[in-house]
Amino acid sequence: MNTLTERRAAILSLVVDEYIRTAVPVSSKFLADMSGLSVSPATVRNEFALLEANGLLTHPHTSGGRIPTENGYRTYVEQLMFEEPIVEEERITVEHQLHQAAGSVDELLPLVSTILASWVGNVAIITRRAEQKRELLQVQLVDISGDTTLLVCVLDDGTVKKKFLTIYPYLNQTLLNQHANALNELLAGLTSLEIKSLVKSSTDFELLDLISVIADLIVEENMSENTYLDGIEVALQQPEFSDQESMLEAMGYLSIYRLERLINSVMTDGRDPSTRIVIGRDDDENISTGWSIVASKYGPDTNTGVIAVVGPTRMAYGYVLPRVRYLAGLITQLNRDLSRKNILDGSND
Amino acid sequence: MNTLTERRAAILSLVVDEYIRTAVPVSSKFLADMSGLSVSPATVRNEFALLEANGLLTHPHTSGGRIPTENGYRTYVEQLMFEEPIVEEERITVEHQLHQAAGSVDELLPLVSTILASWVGNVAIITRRAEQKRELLQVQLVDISGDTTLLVCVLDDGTVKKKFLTIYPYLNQTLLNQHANALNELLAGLTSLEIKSLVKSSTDFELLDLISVIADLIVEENMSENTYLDGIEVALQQPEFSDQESMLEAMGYLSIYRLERLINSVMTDGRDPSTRIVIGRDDDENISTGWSIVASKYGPDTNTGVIAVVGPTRMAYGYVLPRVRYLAGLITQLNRDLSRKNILDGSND
DNA sequence: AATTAGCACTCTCTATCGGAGAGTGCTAAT
DNA sequence: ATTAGCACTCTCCGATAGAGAGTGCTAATT
Repeated sequence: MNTLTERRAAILSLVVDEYIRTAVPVSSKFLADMSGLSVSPATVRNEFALLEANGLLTHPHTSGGRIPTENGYRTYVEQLMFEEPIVEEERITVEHQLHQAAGSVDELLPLVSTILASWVGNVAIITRRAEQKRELLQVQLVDISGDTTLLVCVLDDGTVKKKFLTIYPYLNQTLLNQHANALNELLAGLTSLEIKSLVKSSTDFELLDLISVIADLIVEENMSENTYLDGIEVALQQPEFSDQESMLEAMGYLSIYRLERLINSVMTDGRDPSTRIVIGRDDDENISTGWSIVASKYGPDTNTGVIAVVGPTRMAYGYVLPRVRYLAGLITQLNRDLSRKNILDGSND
Repeated sequence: MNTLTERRAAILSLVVDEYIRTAVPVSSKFLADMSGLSVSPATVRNEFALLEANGLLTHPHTSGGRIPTENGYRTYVEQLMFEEPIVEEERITVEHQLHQAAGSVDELLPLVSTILASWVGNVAIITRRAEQKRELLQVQLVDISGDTTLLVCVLDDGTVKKKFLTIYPYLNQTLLNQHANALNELLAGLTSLEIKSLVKSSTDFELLDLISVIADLIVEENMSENTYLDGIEVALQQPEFSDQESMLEAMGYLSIYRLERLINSVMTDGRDPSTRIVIGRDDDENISTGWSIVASKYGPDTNTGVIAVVGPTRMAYGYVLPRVRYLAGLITQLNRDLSRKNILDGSND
């Protein structure tokens, strides 16, 4: 219908920028005065009317300024947005924080989610797809009390899994150690699948039950173990949530379970960009009106997942997107470093 | 000064009950009309004045009704409160929910915290045994990659703690095992304090640094592992938190880290009741004005901790207390059962 | 001596009003 | 195509007023 002329696009962009910044509807006078458009408020109003006819702007009250519609945000993000570059200082701060605790993915991801949340002032969430390939490094059996034994498995990415067992007849710690040693001889370096086929192929091991338990334990998925969420408190400070009702609703919406599913579905829906922005109620996705997601996949293949920011549609996309993308890359790189060390295992520096 | 006559006590009790129920200041007319006191509002007002002189009641505005002071709540709890009995139906519901997922303490405690929170409509928190007392059962050193070694410590309550280390020069798994064996000889059965004093008293151990790291690791606070919190959302629905500011403040106050310390300190402060109620700013405790705690210890000895409800001083103490106490007992009992009949749930049967 | 009726007083709550200010939409002039 | 001008709408804010609730005090009653 009406094309988006250059000036009209500039006006839309300015409205979005300003509304994101202040959360206050933007008036024609403000744009005419403050921006480099050098046109009168009346001209801006004419453009407003056209943008509104195209469904990109709206106004809450007759005499209030304009705010973007969800489609306005989408157009802005796709065509107009300026991506705020990450300055050297930010980069240094982040990498400094990260190098403190870059022992394993377990420690890395929660830290990154915290960093991202406080960086962008919104909820940050990181999901993680457990590897099928993980190898068992070491098994341990510990006598906790007379009839409870703890099985501990250390995997090659540094993950530790445990499970309480009751073993009859009672085995003291010395015997448990012997069994553990035997198990280590047999299983060290194997994946869950390999262990399972071992169980199937032969029936003459003494500790067959236990070996089977170990195979299951290695691949056991513990949801909250693999998803990291942070920043709810800072996100709720947004003026969008200034009354109790909307705040409680937001808290319900920000449940880690729901978001985890949401994020994963957004990033595995046929299209395959490494980065996506989903704004407001999107018919293709289960996103609620008023909420947006900026998400990016990270890698490499061996250890993938999604890092995302969730917040109100009035989100500083141009600020958030590069930072999400940057952290996704950083995770990928650190993961790669970690797994390279594993490959070079034995040959130290 | 003025003694608490029977009628005066009854009036205090009624005010507290009613204010807890409705969150609205209670008027003299209401008490005269609705309760079985059979006195006139004027008489009630006279009693109000005396209760106020004694510091048990106050009124926010000249022409508002009365509300209890913190001391009023304390008197109520200590002397006047009616403990709402748990009806059979509640008991059945709870025990039904619990028997579903009573695999181990790890699974039991989060479930109980969720049940308690939704039962009383406030934040529920469960902590596990004060860490100072825990004994180290076994140490393990695992070679993860060329320059990363994983230290794993198993404690006597089944907790597993881990830490990534970088050890120079490189030690292969065989050497690591030797070291781990030596460490186990030396440290098994000791608490963190004992290990620390060991470090201080002698300087001739080979692995002194490592031993020190272990001592720290044992007492390292890792909240999400040992503390279970639930019900923030339901607690924030209270009218006390009807504006954004007080809500955010409450969220900050309800940080799991702070509450964990608070709960533990409340229950280990010399006095030694199994159950305590702390109301509002208590000079002996670090509790904030406006907040209360109903806490109870659970057991048995081998696996102790505290279960508590945290909420605004306007809390239904008579309802909460028996339920906290009941769940504490239930945990104790289930712990006892668990340590008795754990089943090796391998895939055989 | 304890209780109560009566009454003036205080304070909150709500609704209403009016004016200032901001912003718009439309029309006519440039 | 742009803009000046202007009437109109709507919000925001403060002032005002009245209703309602509850109190404190005094004097009367039991």
